[in-house]
Amino acid sequence: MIQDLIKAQLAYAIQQLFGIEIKPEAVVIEKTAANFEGDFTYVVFPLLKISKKNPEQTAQVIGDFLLQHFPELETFQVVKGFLNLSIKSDYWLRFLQSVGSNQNYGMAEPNSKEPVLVEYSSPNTNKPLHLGHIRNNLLGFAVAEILKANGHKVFTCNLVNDRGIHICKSMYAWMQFGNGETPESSGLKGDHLVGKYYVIFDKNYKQEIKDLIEKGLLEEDAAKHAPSILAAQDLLVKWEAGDEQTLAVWKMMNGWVYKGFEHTYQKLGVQFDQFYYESNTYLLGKEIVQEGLSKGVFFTKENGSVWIDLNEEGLDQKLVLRADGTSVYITQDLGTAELKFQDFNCNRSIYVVGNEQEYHFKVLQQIALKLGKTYAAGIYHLSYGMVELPHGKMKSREGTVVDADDLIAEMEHTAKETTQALGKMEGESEEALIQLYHTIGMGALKYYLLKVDPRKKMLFNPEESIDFQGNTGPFIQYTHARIKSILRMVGTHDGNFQLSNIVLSKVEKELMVKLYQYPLVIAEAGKDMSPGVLCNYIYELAKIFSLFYHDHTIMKEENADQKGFRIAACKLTAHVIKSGFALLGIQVPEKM
RNA sequence: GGUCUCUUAGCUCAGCUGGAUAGAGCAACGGUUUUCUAAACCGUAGGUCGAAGGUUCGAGUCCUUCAGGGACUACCA
Repeated sequence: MIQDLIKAQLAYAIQQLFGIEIKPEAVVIEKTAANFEGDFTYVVFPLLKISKKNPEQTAQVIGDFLLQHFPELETFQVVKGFLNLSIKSDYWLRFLQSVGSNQNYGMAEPNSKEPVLVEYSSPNTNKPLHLGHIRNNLLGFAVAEILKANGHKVFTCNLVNDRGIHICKSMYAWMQFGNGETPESSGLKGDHLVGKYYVIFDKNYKQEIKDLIEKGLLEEDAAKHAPSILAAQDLLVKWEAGDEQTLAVWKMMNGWVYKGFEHTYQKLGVQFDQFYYESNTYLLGKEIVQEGLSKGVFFTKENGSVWIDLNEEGLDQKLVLRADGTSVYITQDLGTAELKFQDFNCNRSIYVVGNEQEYHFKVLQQIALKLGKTYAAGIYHLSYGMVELPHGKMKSREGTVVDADDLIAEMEHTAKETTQALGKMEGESEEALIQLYHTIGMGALKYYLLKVDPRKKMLFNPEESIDFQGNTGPFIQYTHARIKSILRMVGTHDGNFQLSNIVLSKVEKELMVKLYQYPLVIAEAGKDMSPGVLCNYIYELAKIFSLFYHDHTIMKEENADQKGFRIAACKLTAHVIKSGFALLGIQVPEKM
């Protein structure tokens, strides 16, 4: 890396000139701001006390010294306390040649780092997926891919929340009002059908509460005694008792949902190494509770409920087992954590879960630490912000959601309309076109959701459609398609060139520097677990390329070496776009 | 009440461990194509970075206080 060379040279210069030992790693350099001449900048202000000179003089002396000892340095400029260094064009050209046709450019050695388990998606089985789930799925998938690119062995899993009162609500409503309706008879996708009864339940339940309040009950009591909630609770008891009829309905309705989810997952392009079902894991946590009691980490209250005191850690007392001996959410998660560790033997486990669960995961980690679990320190909650609508949070029960399937269909439709309006794809097969609309529509959606910092909440306005122009997935896909178009015309030209015959323009040099940064960006995205970092980078790359494309001819360039260089630059740009987008789960078309 | 978090252009967002004149896109206005894909490129306009203090040679970035949004603080999952 050139950065390391520069740091070493700077450290050497400072030691020689001012007699102060500095470790090269401790030297801070940064990219030169766009409006100044140069590639890298060293800020000399911190050095003034030891240099005993003013900022300009200090920078000047260091620059002069570097020019004599650092062969890669072309020139330097001093602006106030900033030393701007320009690297020789040859360096960038040799870089381009050295990458050549390396298909793994930017990727770390596979499986060279510790294994990581990424849990994401984690849906409830009582309703279809919505925009919030899409963000979760895309984030989980992208983070897993980025970690792979950083050399980790990565496993992915999906913990399906398939039991509990919410499913019983859908089940009860279906049993009451469904008349045996099935996905086949209704033509509805399975998860949507079940979701429909979840909404029906809620409507009915609210009406019952209203009626009871009119009869003189307090709201709180009405909510507890409404017939439908009692019936749903009764179903849950039956389910836990293993009642055959209840289990049969449960299995049937969950089956519908899974089939629906499978379709949506396939559209989203996500997949998992392992599925876990809470109906299988919810009992496991109870063993951990016993373990915690025997180790004295947990304590029992008079009514028999089991708790942990986390006041010292700045948290409250937390329930881990109910008085009736049934498990709660945290109990299950403790069990699942143990099971995941047994299955994958991973000490690092990432949970892609919304930020509303931050407290929960703090508690989970603290309990695991107190129990002395080896995997405790590696529990990491990748907490992402909610997707909000202009009027606030999405609520499935109230029907104020942006449905995943609807949105995907809408994106594909917009892609189709836009493509047809531009009329560049005439003569393509119907099959290829459908694939293209999917690629572009999903490219727009995925990029839109992934470009913002995962930790921040984001706003989605259904009234405004997701753009296809500017800082968007389709713009980047389009850039790729344009490059491919050139490369098709270039034919077999291999992009070879001699260094000596080439003069790099400003844009060309910028393009080289940008391409050079790809491995660093992958490392940074991995460290921060932020696909947004990668999105920004690829956008900037596409933007620089577009300018380069606009300003320079490739086919008609007469200087053979210059032409060869440009072809090589095109090839590498196309490769980085494709490779980077693949990490985000976004495909790029050859033509569009 | 307590804990956490957010606030940057009309809108949606970048801004790396503090560094130079705070950047994109969309929307608005204007320009660029007989020449490699105009889903592009260029330009104009738009900001006292929520407010006030502080630390520093230097603060959108760090600290304190305040204001406003949001989340969590269930024997729901």
